[in-house]
Amino acid sequence: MAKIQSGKNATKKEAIIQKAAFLFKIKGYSATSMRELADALGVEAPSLYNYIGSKSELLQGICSRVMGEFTAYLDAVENNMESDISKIEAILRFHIQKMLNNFDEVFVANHEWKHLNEPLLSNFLNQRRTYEKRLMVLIENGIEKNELRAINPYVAVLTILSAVRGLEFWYGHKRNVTQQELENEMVKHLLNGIIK
Amino acid sequence: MAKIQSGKNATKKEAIIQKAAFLFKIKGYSATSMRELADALGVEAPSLYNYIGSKSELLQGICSRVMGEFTAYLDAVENNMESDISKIEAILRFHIQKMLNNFDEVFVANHEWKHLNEPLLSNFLNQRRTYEKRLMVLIENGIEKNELRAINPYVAVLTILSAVRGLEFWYGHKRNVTQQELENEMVKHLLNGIIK
DNA sequence: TATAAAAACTAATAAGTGTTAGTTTTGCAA
DNA sequence: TTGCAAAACTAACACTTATTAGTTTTTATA
Repeated sequence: MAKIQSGKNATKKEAIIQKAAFLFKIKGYSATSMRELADALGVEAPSLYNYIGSKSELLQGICSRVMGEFTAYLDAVENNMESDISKIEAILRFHIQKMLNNFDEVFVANHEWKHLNEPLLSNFLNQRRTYEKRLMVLIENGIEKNELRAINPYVAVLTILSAVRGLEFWYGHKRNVTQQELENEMVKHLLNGIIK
Repeated sequence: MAKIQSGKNATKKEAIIQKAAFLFKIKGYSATSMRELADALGVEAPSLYNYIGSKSELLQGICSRVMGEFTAYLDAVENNMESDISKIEAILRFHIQKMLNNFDEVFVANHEWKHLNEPLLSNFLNQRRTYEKRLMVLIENGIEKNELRAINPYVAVLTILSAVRGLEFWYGHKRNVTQQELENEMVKHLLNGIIK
């Protein structure tokens, strides 16, 4: 009957992943059925299996891609920027932008990772912990160089990452603030809190 | 066979709610079955229905209780404290403490509210929006009285609430920071970012 | 136009879902 | 010890779940 429309997406598999991210965001992974996903794509559920291996593979794809993008950016920043403060600011801005421009996928990676199967679950958590540690090192260096207040690096990383994650609330009821304003305000609030 | 142990909880219904909050936190609402919940209480699933009306009633109970506690505290603070900054600090500390002392329930209210049925879903979201607005008023007043920087009140509220919510990560791998230290550090980071 | 592959379909399976009905067991009060 | 209510049980229902097998339709190429 209907055909899966890939639209601007390169492949049909990609179209399925995008729609899955959208539904997982709204209903959650467990509460989203393959029939619903197929329905949203104008197709019967078994047809999906011509493109994907399983439901959990969809979640895996989303989570590992998001994680990969953040890690890649951190690699780039660590190698190509000078001061620690500017590194932290760049990463903070990247997080905000990712959150607002790839909302569905980032949201799913943030909220639904617990439904990953082992060993991918452990893998995901390990990568996240490693990422946090690398951010902590940046904060520690900033303190050593006397550019930052003598704060607890872990608490600072936690506070910053969590505040960014909270943008999911903003995303819903876009207020009288532009994305650019929001980004600047947030950077100010979070950096003023730690810069000396 | 086994009897539902109410333990330190007043009623058996309360014991069921507590265990439900624990499981909903770990597995999510949709992925938690009544059979699993019963199992965790050492009982068969149908026995639960001697105490509760339905699975969704459990979620409702958790969400509305948490919401009620936060609202009640805000009422008290608004009526009994002087400066806006001290009001904001008190609320911030209350959030942190609630998060750490009633972790399961707060976590569930934060994450699983989307599975509430109408009209309770709308109700919950309305209450949350109202709560946010009341916090924004505190920030606005602080700015007017020249105690706070000229920030966007909505962004500030968003940043603060989200940062607190992020304590769910801390809760897992308790580091070499005491709860009191954490609270103080976080208050410092978030208030220094906005105080003039 | 014939052919082969891609991509959709229908039907079915085995397992799991919340919940109800009806029954048995338990524990306390008379 | 009897009687009664509270609280557990077993069995079952009506649905939904992800997924597979097998078949038909569509599409593009030769």
